[in-house]
Amino acid sequence: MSIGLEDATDALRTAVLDGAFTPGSKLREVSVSENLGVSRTLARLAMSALEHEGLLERIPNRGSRVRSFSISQIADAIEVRGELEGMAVRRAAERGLSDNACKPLRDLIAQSEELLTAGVDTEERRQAWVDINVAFHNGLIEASGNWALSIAIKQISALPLVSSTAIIFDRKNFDRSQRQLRAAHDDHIRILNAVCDGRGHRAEALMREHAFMNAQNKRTNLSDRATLDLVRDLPGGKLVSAATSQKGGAD
Amino acid sequence: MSIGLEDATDALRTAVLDGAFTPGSKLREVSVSENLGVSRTLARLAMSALEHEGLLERIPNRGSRVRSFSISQIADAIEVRGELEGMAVRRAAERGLSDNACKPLRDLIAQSEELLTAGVDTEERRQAWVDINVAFHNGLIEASGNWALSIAIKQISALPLVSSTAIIFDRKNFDRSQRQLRAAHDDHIRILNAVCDGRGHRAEALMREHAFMNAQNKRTNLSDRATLDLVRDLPGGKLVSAATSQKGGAD
DNA sequence: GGAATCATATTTGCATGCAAAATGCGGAAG
DNA sequence: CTTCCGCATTTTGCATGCAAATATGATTCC
Repeated sequence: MSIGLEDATDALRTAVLDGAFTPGSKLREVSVSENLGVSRTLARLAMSALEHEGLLERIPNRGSRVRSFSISQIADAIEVRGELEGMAVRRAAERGLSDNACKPLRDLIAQSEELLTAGVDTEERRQAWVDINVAFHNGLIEASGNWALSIAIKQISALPLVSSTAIIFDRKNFDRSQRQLRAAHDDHIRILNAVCDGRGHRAEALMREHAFMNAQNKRTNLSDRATLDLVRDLPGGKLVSAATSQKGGAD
Repeated sequence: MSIGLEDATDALRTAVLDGAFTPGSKLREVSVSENLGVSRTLARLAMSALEHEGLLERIPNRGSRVRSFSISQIADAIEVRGELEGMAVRRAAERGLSDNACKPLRDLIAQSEELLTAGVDTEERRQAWVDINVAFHNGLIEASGNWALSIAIKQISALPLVSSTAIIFDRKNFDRSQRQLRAAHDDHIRILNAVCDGRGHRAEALMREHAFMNAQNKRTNLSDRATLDLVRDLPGGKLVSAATSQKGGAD
């Protein structure tokens, strides 16, 4: 059972996003290929893919290295995401969503409501929350009916911490986390209502604010960085052991 | 003098954008490598790059083929570009541009004014117009000071006909073309004034309208498609002769 | 003692080779 | 005459190999 390009790319991306490499460290293709268990060609292709996604930067004749992002760059990117998602809900509201189209989104709201009252305090529930969050945002984006918009959002969301689903759960500040989740949930309710009522401008403004608060929360939670763990879209077991060969390691 | 990955990618991109392949046609890596004069590995890397740019689509185990875009997809993408560039000028105005920062943009306006009064009727002048247009838009984007924004705009503008600089000059409708150029130029003037006056909302609205008209003009000009030629950011001589080996050929 | 230089060792960049999957064609069966 | 199956060819996907470019380290010259 050999792994293909997709798997190699996913594994490398997961490793990079999980901080297996210290930002700025060079990625030698031999060590990458060994840690992934593939040939150098495949490792190079995977690195090339991540380079296009913006996670790695390539230095001519010097290979590629892990790109590091400043807080302000991340904030910039989240603001752009907010603008784009705001456009998406505006367009969705302007198109007019049928009741049939609104139904599944309302169901997602109900599901997260349940989760929230029960308390998002286990790994399963956190994962469920993330999944619902992804589905809700994607549903709204699809509802815009604008193909290029979903592409652009996908691109910008590939950057670390930018995705709306790159939610930070802080175990040491459980109450604060729950408050943030609750606030985000309330945002979702209002956004969906605005969209289904055809109120594009209101939906857009709410979505921008939603993204703004998302950025703010991340900034806050990142300030006591040592005590939290990052949960991302696709955690799971296909973590590569590249970290052992490099110095870094996740915090 | 062997060519590297960058050159190969540029050549292939130019070929694709110039319509050397009929939309939907498969790109066999052997023929690409032969036409580019490089190895299959390099051809594959170039194809991979263009795939990430959205110009090619990859079919699992079937290689990649030229992606075809519908008019509405292009229009969607241009609208997204307008939204992003609108955000850029809004941000630029909100930050407040110094007179020093406004000066080079005003100079570009003056240059295009000159060109316009002289008449954009030669290849050199058309190229000059395109260059000035590029510089103006890029200048505004840079002025926003938002890193992620320029990335997102660059990405979306890589799609065919989406870039603000993918200007269509129609020789058979010279007067119409000139009117369009004049209108775009007037837009630029008003946008820059709004930005330099710190009127973010006005600048944003103007930029969105600018993009909207750009899309509209492209649609109009494309309707009598047989009689026009497309001028792009980087024409010039590094056109690859891949068209001969494939069926298509530019129209 | 410090700096420049040259030789060595890595590392990248690209080309070629080989195996697996897919396509197309031909023939046989219904 | 149509349809289905199997073989040959084509094409992709991946691994390995070789040459150029760059970092490294020792040596010599100032």
